[in-house]
Amino acid sequence: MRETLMAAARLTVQAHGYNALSFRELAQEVGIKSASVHHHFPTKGALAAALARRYTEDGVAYLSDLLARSSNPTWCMDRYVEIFRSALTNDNRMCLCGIMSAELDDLPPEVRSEIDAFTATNVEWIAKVLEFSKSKTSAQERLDRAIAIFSAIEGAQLVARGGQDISIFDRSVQAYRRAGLIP
Amino acid sequence: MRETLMAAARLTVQAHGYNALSFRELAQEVGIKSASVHHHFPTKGALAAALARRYTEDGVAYLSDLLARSSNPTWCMDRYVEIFRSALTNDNRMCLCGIMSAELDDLPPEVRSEIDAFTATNVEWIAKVLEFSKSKTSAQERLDRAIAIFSAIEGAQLVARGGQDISIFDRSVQAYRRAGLIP
DNA sequence: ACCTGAACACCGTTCAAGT
DNA sequence: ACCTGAACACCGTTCAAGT
Repeated sequence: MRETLMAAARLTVQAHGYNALSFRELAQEVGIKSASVHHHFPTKGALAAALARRYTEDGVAYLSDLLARSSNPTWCMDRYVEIFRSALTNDNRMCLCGIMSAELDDLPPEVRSEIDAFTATNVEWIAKVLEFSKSKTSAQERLDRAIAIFSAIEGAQLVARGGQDISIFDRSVQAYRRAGLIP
Repeated sequence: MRETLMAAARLTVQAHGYNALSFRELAQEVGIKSASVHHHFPTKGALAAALARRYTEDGVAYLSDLLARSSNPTWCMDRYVEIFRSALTNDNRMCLCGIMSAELDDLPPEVRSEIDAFTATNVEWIAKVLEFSKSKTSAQERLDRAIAIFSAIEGAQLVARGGQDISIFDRSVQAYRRAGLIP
């Protein structure tokens, strides 16, 4: 039941955000009453924090696997970009942590710290990919560029979603590449 | 009263988003009852659409003035970036249309079209700035790069807000510049 | 024209009560 | 352990009623 609730809630948050997540609707989806949801997750914040933690764990597992398979930065970044693109093709959804970043002021502290953890793991992974490139760069330069790449991809997803036009995402990423921001 | 309501509502939406905007709180802020707000704006969607339209109009006026004053692309983009940065320094707020893009599925159609209009005017302005640069590029190339710049800046704002750390914004923009994405 | 109280169906949360 | 109905203070919206 806990897993069923998380699966349904994740889809809702990626599509509508934290504020639009309703315990009543969620309960109806999985066939229990809203008061019963609180038995599995004491508050809405606890549920959202659990979602974000799982989201990060799943992401880290997938990304680690990519690193183990290849040390080609372009190939790695292609796979990375594809993760964000597939959220859009899946009913115009967004990165769970991206959409919740926009709602930051409505999030309990435990959710905010999960967002920070998600960002940190993504940036670290991108920085590792940048290490594959030949050019000599300092660790700080790689981290700065990694956070810029992460921000740029999140932004392309946000704007493409706002316009309900995936070509905005594709053209943005292509321009990032052409400028040399993304390997 | 209409202007008072819009001013208060804009600050709330830039800080908390569309879903968190409450007619009851808004009414209390300006000293009337929530039912009375509906006299000025029939629905929450109508209020949000009016906010977005005004936001775009104000933005266009400011950006046109910049173009009239200088044809230096770096100077123009510095001023442009500063607009997004100042939202963050103003109580960690976001671009009105950026935050609402994340809530897209909860927005009535009239708000969505205002978001599209905002994005279009911003992209057109950036494309004009790119024309100032010496390099020979086609109109399509400039538009693609303009949308990438817009997406990248929105993304830097989103991620910096999520981490409540303006240095994320600054480091991202600096990396965009270093890569040659932004003039 | 502008405002209001009351009602409607929603929301997250709490709690005593059931199995 | 897991679920429930009922209550609480919220929400946007509607409407008849006031000035």
